[in-house]
Order: sequence, then structure tokens, then C-alpha cells
Amino acid sequence: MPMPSDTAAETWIRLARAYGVAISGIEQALSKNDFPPLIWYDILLELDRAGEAGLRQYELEDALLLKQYSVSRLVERIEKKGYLKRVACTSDGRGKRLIITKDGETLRRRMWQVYGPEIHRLFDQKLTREQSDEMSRLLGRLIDGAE
Amino acid sequence: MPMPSDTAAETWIRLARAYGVAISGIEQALSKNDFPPLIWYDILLELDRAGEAGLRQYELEDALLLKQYSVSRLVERIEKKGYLKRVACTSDGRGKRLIITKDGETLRRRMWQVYGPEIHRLFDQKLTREQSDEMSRLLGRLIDGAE
DNA sequence: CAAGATTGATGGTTCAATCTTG
DNA sequence: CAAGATTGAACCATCAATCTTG
Repeated sequence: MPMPSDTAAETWIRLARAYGVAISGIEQALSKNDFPPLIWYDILLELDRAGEAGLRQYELEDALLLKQYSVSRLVERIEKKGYLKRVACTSDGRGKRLIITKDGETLRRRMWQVYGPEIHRLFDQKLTREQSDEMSRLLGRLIDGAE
Repeated sequence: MPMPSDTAAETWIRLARAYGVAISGIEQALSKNDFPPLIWYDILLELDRAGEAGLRQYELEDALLLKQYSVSRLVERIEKKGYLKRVACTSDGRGKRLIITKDGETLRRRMWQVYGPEIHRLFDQKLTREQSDEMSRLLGRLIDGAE
């Protein structure tokens, strides 16, 4: 089996570490301000973008790389808090449409007030615009053709 | 509050996505081969490097960015499988020393036979040596001065 | 049968409280 | 009291089985 170069191994270690630093900073900031986890923000953002038509659950799976049962249970909790509603899909009796509520839109905006500054602190303050663009470009290579 | 630039936001999105692609590929490969999760490898590697002296639990916390109770419970499970042993610390009655066993060393090597090729596939095949070095350098900027 | 979604059971993670020793 | 570590309870994630409709 082909083993990784030292460079590749080091890059992976640093990628994991950088992700860890960022995600724990963000989750901690959200939690400290009595907000739900970041995944709730991601879901609300997708639904916000989808507008009145909403999204099917499997579309959320694809967009956020989640499992079917994960979406099912996350969405159940978010709905219970009133930030989205699940309505029967007219064109496909098996499906539900997920639609963000007014409260959901408000929550998303309020979470951004905490989430945004964390990104600023973790990225804008540590990389120049050029460095950030370059990293973005390189990360794109890891993502595209991921299959 | 200072909000992030579009570039920073995009870089963070891609970092999270690239991490997600890599970690799920690795965990899936390990699981498919009946191996435990990646964190077991990380722990065994730290203990392997520490040699006969072993490590204190709080040293593992620092090295792997884990919580005290996480280490406590992970180590309990790994010990139960016989891959490490916990011995009382002679110099500090509060502490335990964690020492890898022969079986633990073997497991770590066998996991690397699956883990290594995944890193190769996910990094070596998608980035040139120069690109990987450059990404590593930029990621270093995100990690250093994380506090 | 396949696709979309849900659920019971299980196992792991997390919080807060606790225990023990320095 | 602080540091190292553990634990009960609650919460969340995961697997496999299931249900419903195309």
C-alpha cells in the first residue's frame, strides 16, 4: 500500500489541529452566549437561503454532509424549539419540506453576531488577504474530486 | 463587533469541509477494517513516543486537546482492551502513568497500514509537494498564537 | 424493490459534582 | 484550596430495523 510522504502527513496533522482550534473557539463562544451548536446555524442558513420553498431533508444531508438519521433528529429538536417547521410535501407523499420560521431567522442573525467575530479573530487576524486566498485555493484542491 | 471578510469566511468554510472529507474517509477506512476510531491511534502514538516512562493523563490532554473526563473514559476503554496499562505514579500519589503494551504497539502499527494509505490518497494525490508545504506553512499561522 | 424519513437500542460525549492527594 | 482524575446523569450520535410512499 502506498504510504504518505512526510509532507502530506504533516499537512494532515496541521489541518486537523487548525480545525480543532477553530471549531472549539467557535463552539465555546456560542455556548458561552447561550446559543445552540454551530450545526444549528448551518441548517438555519441553508433554510434561509432556500426561502419559502424550503428544503427536503435529503437536500440538507447533501449540503452539510450529514446522515439521514442525523438530519431527522437534529431537525426534530430545532422544530421543537420553533425555529423551523416541517410541512408535508405536496408533490411527494414520502417527503417533508423544511421551512425556517421568523424566530429561526432571528436566531440565525443573532448567532452570526457571535460566530462572525470568531471567524474574524481566527482567520482575518492571522492571515493576510493574499494568504487567505491562497489557503482557500489549496483547500479547494482537497475538496474537489473528493470521491 | 468586527465581522469577517468574505475571504476569511470562505477559507473557514473550506477548512471545515476539507477536514470533514478527510476525517470521514479515514474513520470509514478504519471502521471498515474493524479498527477502533482514530483517537485511539493518536493516543497510542503519543504513548509509543513516550516510551517506558509513559505519560500522565494531563499530558495527553495537552497533546491532543482533550478534556480531562474524555481522557479518563477513553483510556478506561483502551485499557480494558489491553492496549495500555495504568500504573500508579510513584512521585505523585494523585496521578497515573499511562504505558503502552506490546498489543498496543502492534495495534498502532496495524492501524497505520490503513491510516497511512488514506493520507496518501487524500493529500499526496491532490497536492504537489510544493502545494502541500505551502498549505502546511499557512495552517501553521492559524495554529500558532491560537491563544 | 428503492427512496425518504423515523425510531428503539446502544454506545459515546459532556456537564457538574465528587474524590483524593499536594 | 488547587491539581489530577473519576463518575452519575443527561444528552447526543450511531446502527440497524422499520415504516410509508413512488
